[in-house]
Amino acid sequence: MVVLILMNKTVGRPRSQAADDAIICAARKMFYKHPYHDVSMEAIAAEAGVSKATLYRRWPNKQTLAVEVLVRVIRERQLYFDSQNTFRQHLTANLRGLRDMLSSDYSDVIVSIIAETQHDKTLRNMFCQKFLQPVQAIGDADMQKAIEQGEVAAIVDKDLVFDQLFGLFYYRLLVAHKSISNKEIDVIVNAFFHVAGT
Amino acid sequence: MVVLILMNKTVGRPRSQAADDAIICAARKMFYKHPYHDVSMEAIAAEAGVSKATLYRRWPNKQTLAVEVLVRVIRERQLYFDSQNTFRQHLTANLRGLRDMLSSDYSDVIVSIIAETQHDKTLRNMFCQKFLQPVQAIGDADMQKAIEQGEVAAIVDKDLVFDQLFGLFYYRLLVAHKSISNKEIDVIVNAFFHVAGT
Amino acid sequence: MVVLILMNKTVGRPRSQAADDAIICAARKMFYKHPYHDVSMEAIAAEAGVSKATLYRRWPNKQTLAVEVLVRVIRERQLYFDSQNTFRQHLTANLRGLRDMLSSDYSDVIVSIIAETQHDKTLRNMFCQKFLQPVQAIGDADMQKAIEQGEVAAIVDKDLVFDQLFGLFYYRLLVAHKSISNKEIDVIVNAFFHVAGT
Amino acid sequence: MVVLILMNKTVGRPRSQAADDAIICAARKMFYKHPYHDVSMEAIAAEAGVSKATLYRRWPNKQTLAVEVLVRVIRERQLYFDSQNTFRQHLTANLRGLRDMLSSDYSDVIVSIIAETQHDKTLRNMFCQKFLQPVQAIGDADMQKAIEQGEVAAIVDKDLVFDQLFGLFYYRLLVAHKSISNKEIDVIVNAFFHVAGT
DNA sequence: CCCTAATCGAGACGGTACGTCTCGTCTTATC
DNA sequence: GATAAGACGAGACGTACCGTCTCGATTAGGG
Repeated sequence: MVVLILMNKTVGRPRSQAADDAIICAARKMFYKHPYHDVSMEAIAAEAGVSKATLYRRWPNKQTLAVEVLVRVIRERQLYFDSQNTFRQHLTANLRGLRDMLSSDYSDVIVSIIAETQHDKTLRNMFCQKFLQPVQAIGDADMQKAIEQGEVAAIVDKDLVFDQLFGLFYYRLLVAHKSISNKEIDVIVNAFFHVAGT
Repeated sequence: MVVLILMNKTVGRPRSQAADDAIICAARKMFYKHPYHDVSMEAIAAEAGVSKATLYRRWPNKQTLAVEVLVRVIRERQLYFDSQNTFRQHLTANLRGLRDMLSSDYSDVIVSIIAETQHDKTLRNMFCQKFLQPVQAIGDADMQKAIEQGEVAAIVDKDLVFDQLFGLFYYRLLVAHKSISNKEIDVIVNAFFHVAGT
Repeated sequence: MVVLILMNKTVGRPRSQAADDAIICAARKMFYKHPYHDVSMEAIAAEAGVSKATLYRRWPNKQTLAVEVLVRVIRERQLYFDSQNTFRQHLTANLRGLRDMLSSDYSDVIVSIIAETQHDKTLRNMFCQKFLQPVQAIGDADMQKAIEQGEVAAIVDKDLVFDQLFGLFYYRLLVAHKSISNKEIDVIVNAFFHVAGT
Repeated sequence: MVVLILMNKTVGRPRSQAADDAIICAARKMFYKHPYHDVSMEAIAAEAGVSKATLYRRWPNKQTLAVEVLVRVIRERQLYFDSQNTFRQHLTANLRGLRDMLSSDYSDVIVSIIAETQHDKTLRNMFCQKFLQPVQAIGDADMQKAIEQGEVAAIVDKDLVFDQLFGLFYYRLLVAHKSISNKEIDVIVNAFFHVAGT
């Protein structure tokens, strides 16, 4: 006699991967073209050729779906620290990526999500964990490497430095709507190394 | 020869100041208690004891009204540079005020408005002009005074400095949801004077 | 000693006749062009170049004004019994006039007013007195003359006859939306004289 | 070869019959109690315990709903020609029914709808088809039977006769606001048979 | 010839209905 | 059990109109 114990026992019709893809694809397209509020779940479902139930079975609400879209976008744009580059080069590239992201057509989605996080703790955690931390974490690891390689002084308060750097970008691009040129990024990076460099 | 230029010639029944006050008061109360999206124009009108027409005659939509509320709140909290205080004292006080504002119950309103500014140019201009610039302008004037009084070095790129300072606060409080203590403000101010002080 | 008692003592600025005319003219134009509900008092005032207060000082509401307009229109179209014509000729002409009135662009105004009279007693009285009775009265007087002149038999129940005649026209034109040709009017008149003629 | 034509293929959640009933019931109650204009779609929805969307999904506007209500009311009151009764009895009963209908609390709704039909062709067709014609059709069929049974002469112009009969009732009850007694109905029926009887 | 009182225009106001929209849930029949 | 289709409750949106009101500015006629 044989007893089979199957975890995640798949009973009934399995979820369609095609539906997943269609939804994400449609959502990206719509959030890219239209501001957050003008994108309705109804429209996303229609665009994806999928029923609303299918949508809501996967993402409990609009915000969650939007976060998912952001994660996809950022994942593609994320640059990785390559040991062949110096930390200076890498930091520069990363800041350029952040700049592009925050001044892209997704800026509205980003801020709308941030708005929701002011009163929705669940969303806040999701946003931090899936959007903020990955960026920060990579920066963190990179800087750790840089410290070890003697490119950056060990004493630096990494958190404060990062927050000031990121804060500048968020404030400039999302709040004050002032652009940041590549030249300015160089200036900022220089300033950073002036203070924190070895 | 005398030329009289009379603007705002009041013709027709004048708008009721009482209605204005009631609306603003009601809006403040509601935006303070509930997140931006949960506050409806209908509810504000009801709370103010005013008809919807009266509301919409003054503010064409919710966003505009919210900006007005923010302006009022910030105007009250704004501290003025008093020649009896040093710029250091004043900067410290100002940053504390900003911190309190951004971590207050209005934070949701602020970010919701910022979200709208991503695609609404009119609102963006209004928000910048009525909310951002006054703060910046006062800081500007103050720093100019401080430079003249020899408290701060003239070479400083004021814009960048402010954006980095404000950016840190916006990012920390609205995005990363990390608090800022008075002690940390002192550290930041010290850092500022370390770089910019005479 | 003489005591003068003046009713309607005109103290203060007299009402402008021009305003009266402009309002009536504008109201006619608008009620002619657009269905009753799509005509707003606001629009009439604007069209007349007159303030709403001036409008409402003369007519307490839209219905009353509409009745006034109808009265004007009917007064112009009303034909009078001329002793040179036979009653047959006159009746024919009158019915043609009623037909033209009820199938004119004012039909909507007429029925809208009738609708209001279902629950507004004041308006009902006004409508009967100013619109229905004049028509009926003239027909009455005419028929009396015709009876005296031996054209119509005395025994006829005038009320019922008129109601059946008018009723046919109201029903056909306003309710069933079937037209009435001149030929048909002749048939009806013939039928009338077949029954009531001497 | 078999061709299947399936109309009204029910896909998606079917409409709730309960909602239909609740709406019609609520509408009847409200149109019965209050004049047409004082009845709001909002109130009907509330009274029916149904959302506005559900209301508007079924009837695109107030007029359409009102027609529906009238149809229901008239359908209940409609009497059918029973071969055991003579056409005289049946005509008398039918006219009494029409009298009761037109002098009921629904008179305002009826005239309000008639008013709308002056400029709304869609509504006009609906009103004619659903309200006017059924009455006329039954009367028609009845009279045809009566002619075949030799109770009424074949030569009669049915249309004109009906319009004059109905017209009298509509005019008396809705326009002139004069009542019609049972005795008067008898007189009218007698007159009809005096002219049209065999 | 000024005073007075009703008029005029412009338009604010309270009240309220309209019809549309979106969200997130629920209910069917079908796959 | 997943899916498509779409109904459902809840309720906000911004517009429109009604009839009233409040201003400041005009007009006549009476003193």
